[in-house]
Amino acid sequence: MFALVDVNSFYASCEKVFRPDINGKPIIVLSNNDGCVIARNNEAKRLGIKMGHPYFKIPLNFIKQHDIQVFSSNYALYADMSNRVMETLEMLTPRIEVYSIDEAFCQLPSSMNHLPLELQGKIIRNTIKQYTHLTVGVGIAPTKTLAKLANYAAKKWPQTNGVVDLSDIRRQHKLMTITPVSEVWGVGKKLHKQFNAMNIYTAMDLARLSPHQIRKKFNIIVERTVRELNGEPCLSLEEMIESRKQIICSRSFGEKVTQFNIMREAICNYTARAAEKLRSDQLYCQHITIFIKTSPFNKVTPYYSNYGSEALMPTNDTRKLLASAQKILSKIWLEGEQYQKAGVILNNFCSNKTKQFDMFSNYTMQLKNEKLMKTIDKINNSHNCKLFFASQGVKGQWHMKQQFLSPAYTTQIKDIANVKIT
DNA sequence: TCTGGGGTCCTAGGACCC
DNA sequence: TCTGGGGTCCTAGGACCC
Repeated sequence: MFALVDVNSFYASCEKVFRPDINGKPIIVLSNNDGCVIARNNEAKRLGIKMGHPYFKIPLNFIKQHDIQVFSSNYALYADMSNRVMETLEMLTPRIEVYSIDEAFCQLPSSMNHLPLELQGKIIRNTIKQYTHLTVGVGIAPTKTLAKLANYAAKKWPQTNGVVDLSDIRRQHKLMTITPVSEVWGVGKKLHKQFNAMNIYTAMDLARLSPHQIRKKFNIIVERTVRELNGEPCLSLEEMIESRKQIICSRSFGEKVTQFNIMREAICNYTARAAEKLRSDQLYCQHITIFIKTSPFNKVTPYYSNYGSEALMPTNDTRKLLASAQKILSKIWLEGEQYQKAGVILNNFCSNKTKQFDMFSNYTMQLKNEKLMKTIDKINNSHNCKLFFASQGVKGQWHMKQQFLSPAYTTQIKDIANVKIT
């Protein structure tokens, strides 16, 4: 059996943990650059605020009238709260796969074998509530796809008290019959449309199809989904954290960028950040891509988007990546555009063990360079003063908007909440 | 005025190998 | 007249996820 544990309205709930004064009020969390709504608590959902809705389209008087609490996303806080949830799960269950920032697949412990599955779910739910003040939903089923469905049911129907045991095949069928196919894990916008055209409306309709025919018409992913809905496990618990395959660092700008020098600073900052991530994972990359784009929503000027990439000798040296990034940028830059977003992608990774050295460069020099990067990282990780490269600039005119940022309650000493005892 | 960021997997097509 | 077969690796693009 798989148990899928997922925190309810994760970002919005994290904000609430340290703000008991906003209990019962609608809460929304905005994406980077305060662009879209990416999390809402139930009170905000009830007001009809949709996921992904642009923040500027919500009238100010509507926000005031309902006393909506607005937050910029605070990833330092969410990442730390996520760790607390995962640590609690690790303590409770023998095997866990951290699937995203707010959810994990778990194997239920044999020590709880004698208890009904639903009760096991309740124990997990109550313990996490006690340890982190966050409320989770628990879905239990023989496959991951069904566990996801059970979790959906646990959230959708309050009378389940946040735990659904879907081990029984009749219950599986009953739930699938009343669940829209678009709620199935792996069914996105495009598939939903195609399914509807084939008269597939519920999860049950999808489950009834033959996997072979589905494979022919779609692909192996959809085939697996169909098999999993029928209780045949195709996806296993992946406990090992695989090393990642790409690093993306990109941002929308607070204000449109029109000058090459400002764009160059932004790109250099993203590149430096990506290089830091690369080194912290002890990886080397052999490919770099830079992209820039104007706003796709601007109806007046035509949309411009371009990218360029370059193959590299394996490297994680910020200076080499900065040089490539700037070279590519000057090739794809088009003067006169109002740029809204830019980013850097690193991929084609290899490890220190399989890395190919550059035949034409000096080996001892390379070792020296590695040492230099290590030293820079060490200083930046342990001191308040930051070392950075000149090309990153100092003005930061390209910075994103974060108007409603909450304190880093759990990761900054200066931000720790004060408690008054009266 | 204003519309997120960071990932994975699969497939097709091209270059290349023997 | 007639021009193979079986692979791998890489990249780009499209779908999906949270």
